[in-house]
Amino acid sequence: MTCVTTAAADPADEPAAPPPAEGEGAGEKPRRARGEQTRLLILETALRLFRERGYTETTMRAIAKEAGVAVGNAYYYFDSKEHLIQGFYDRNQLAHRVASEPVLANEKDFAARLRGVLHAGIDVNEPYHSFAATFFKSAAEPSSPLSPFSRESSPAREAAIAIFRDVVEGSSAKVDPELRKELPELLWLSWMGVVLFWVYDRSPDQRRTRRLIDGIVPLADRLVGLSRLRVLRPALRQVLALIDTIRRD
Amino acid sequence: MTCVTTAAADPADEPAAPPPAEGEGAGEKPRRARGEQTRLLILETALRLFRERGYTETTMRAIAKEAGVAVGNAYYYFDSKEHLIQGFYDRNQLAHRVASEPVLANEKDFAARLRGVLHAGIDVNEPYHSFAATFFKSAAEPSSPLSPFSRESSPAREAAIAIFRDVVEGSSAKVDPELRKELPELLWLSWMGVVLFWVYDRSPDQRRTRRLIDGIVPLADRLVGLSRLRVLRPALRQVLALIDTIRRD
DNA sequence: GTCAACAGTTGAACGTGTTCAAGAAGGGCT
DNA sequence: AGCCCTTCTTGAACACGTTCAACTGTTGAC
Repeated sequence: MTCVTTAAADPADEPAAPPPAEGEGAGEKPRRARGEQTRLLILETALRLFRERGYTETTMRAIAKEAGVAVGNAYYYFDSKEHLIQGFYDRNQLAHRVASEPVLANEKDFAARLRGVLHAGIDVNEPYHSFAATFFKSAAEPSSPLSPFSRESSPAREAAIAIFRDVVEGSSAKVDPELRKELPELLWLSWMGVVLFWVYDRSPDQRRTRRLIDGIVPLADRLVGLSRLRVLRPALRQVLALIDTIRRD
Repeated sequence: MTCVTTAAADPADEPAAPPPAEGEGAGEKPRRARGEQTRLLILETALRLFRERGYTETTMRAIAKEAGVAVGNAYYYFDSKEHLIQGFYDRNQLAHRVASEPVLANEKDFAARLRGVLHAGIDVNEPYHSFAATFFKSAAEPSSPLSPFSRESSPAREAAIAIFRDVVEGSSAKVDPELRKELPELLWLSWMGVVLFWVYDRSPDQRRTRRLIDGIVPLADRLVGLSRLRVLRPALRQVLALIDTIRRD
């Protein structure tokens, strides 16, 4: 009961649950949703506190208290404190997609598309910069499910690569066909590099990251254009062969 | 007194301290070294336990107990558990230098020099792979003193870059003069990338990392050679300009 | 010799993430 | 109704990294 009332009182701004049309004790709502509701309540509370106080400063006890549940309850739904971040992960991934939509719909030039997507990614993440830097260490641990290369992150990763596939395929750029296949993943990898840079970027408003993007995009554009040059054919082949070698276990 | 007897009773296998020729109260040894001795004892014990049990599995209490001191004493010499890793850092840096010496002394070819240095780096770190993966997360946090980009790591970083400067300057390769200045740092950055890959590498004996090196070296060699090509001049300029932009705050 | 200053050392205590045995709350049977 | 089974919830308890006020031994000045 406590849970229900608290959940109703909580102004969760993104209700992924069915419309909570609750009268009093009217038990018409699907009972199965109870668990999911608590899960969401805990997640929302956690992310809010992370944003407000930072990751390390937010204790599991504080999350539980604020959500009106016992601390053990949070561990019933999330394996660890770090696992709470996966929610943040997924949500921002989606936001990146949405924010990229306009430029992907209206722009045909490869460089412009890429630039738009990269800046959109930073835009979306900007509010979380300080907290992202703290939680980033979790993502860096190879065994962590939060690692961008981990199996658990696979869906989010694929979704991210899909954005860059869109960048390539919707563009008017003429790309070497062999490179074209690999390009989305390479661009995603570059994006990871940009994020890495961004996390470390202490300049006001992360201006250096913006400049990095503005510098890297025409460079990538030029390299992609150059990819069809005859002199560079062997080098390109070498790169593609290396990628292939690395990929197969 | 407790400390002295306990320390003496402890079979520290790596005594970097002067010969402990203690009769009774024979106070001939430099009193100042007392602190340094304890510090070293704690560090050695910690690194040994890290190697034996792994980083997270080794508790500060275990380190203190094994070293025969109180847990608070470890914190007198090291600000945190993470700071103990800095010792590991410095030591392996030196080992990398030493392991690179032969190839740097005998080889003139750029690719061979680079390849030798990279493989030497992996050789040196290989025994610590499992533990490095765990402690890597500490290094990933931007605010951490362990970050390779942090101020505290500056000496180790400079030393590492110096190795790659040696790679470039001692080689017979003809390099674009503008690129030559930046190349050591770029190579170090690539090395960081290789290390990142290595940390994530779960293949037996980290064979994929070895293959990555073998693939990346001829590629870098070719690119460096290409750097003097006229067609690529603007692209190179663009890269150098970008680096310059990024570097100044 | 006395005393003050100081580096070195101690272990109890704090707050943290996490675990776990115990219990509550229904839902589906007879 | 009574009963069992699953899902959910609880909060005390654990081990950990870290802090801190108190203590010890040594040095140097008078």
